[in-house]
Amino acid sequence: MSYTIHEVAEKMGISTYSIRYYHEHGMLPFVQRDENNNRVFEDSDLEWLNIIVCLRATGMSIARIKHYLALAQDGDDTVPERYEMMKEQQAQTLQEIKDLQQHLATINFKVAHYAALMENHEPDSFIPSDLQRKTAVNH
Amino acid sequence: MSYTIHEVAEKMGISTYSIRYYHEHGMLPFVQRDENNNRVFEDSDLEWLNIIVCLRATGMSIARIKHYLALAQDGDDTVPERYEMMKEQQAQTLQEIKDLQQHLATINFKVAHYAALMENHEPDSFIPSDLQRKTAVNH
DNA sequence: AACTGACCTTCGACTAACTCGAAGTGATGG
DNA sequence: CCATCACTTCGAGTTAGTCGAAGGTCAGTT
Repeated sequence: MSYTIHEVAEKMGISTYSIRYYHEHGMLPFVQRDENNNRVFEDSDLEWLNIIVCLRATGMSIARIKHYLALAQDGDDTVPERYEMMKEQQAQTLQEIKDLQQHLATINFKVAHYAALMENHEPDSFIPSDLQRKTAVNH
Repeated sequence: MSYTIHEVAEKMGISTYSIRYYHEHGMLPFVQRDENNNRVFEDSDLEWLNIIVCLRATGMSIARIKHYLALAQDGDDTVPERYEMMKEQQAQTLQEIKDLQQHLATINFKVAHYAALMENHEPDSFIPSDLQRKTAVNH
C-alpha cells in the first residue's frame, strides 16, 4: 500500500511541511518518487515516521533522531546504544508527564478560582492575590 | 524579600536569558531596577513568573500569555475571559498528557524490545521489523 | 591607585524546527 | 485548450529562546 504526502500528513496528524522537512533532512531515507517526482510513501515509511513523531513529541531533537536512525541502519552492534537512548527518552518522558501534571494542578486551581469569582460575584482581588495560591495541591 | 535574576532563574528552573526575554517583552511589568540598573525581583514578581512558566510549559504562546496578563490588569470585567482561557489550557494540557502517555507506551515497547535482543543475543531484525510493533498497548 | 573577579547590563547575531507563499510541473476533465 | 488539482522546490519568515561580546559597578587585594 502506498500513500501521498497529504494522506500521510492526515494519518500521522502532522503537516505536509513537517514531512517534507523530515525528508529533506534525511530522516525518511527510503521514501521513493513517482514518475512526476512526487513522494511515494510505503507502510514501512509510515513506521519510520511514526517513530520520528513519537520521539519528536517526547522532546528528542532532530539531530538525535538522525543519530538514532543511523544506528538502526548500522546493524546489531548498535543495539546497546539504541537501548540507552530509549531508556533516556523513557525517563525524560516520565518526568515531563509529572511536570505537566503539576502544572495542570496550578491551572485547575485557577479555573476553580475564576469559577468561584463568577459564581459569587465577588470582586476579583488585584493582581498579587489573584496569583497568590500558585502551589495549590490538587489531585 | 527581593532577588537577583540568577536567584530567580535558580528558583524557577529557567535560564536568566528566558527571564530577560520575558521582561523585555513586557511580561514582568512590575520588576524594579536598583541604583546600578540591575533587575530587582520581589515575591509578587515571582508569582507572576510562576504563572508564566506554567502557561509556557503547557504550551501557551507568548502572545496569548501577554493577552492573559493584560486581562488580569484590566480588572474584574475580564474574569469570564480569563476563565475561558484557563479552561482551554486545562483541556489542552489533559490532552497533551494523554498523548505523552501514548508515546511513552511506544517507547516502553522499544526499551523492552532492545532489552530482549541484548538478553537473548538474537540478531536484530532489519529496519522494517525493528519498527514493526509501533502501536503496542502498554498501560 | 590600580587590578581582579563577580555580577549585572544591553545589543545584536544565531539557532531549532518548523511554517508559509510564490512560482512551476504534470495529469485529469469539461 | 484551459482550468484545476496535487504535487514540487526554493527562499523567506516566525517563535522562543540562547549566546557571546563589550561594558558598568562594586568589593576585596596587592
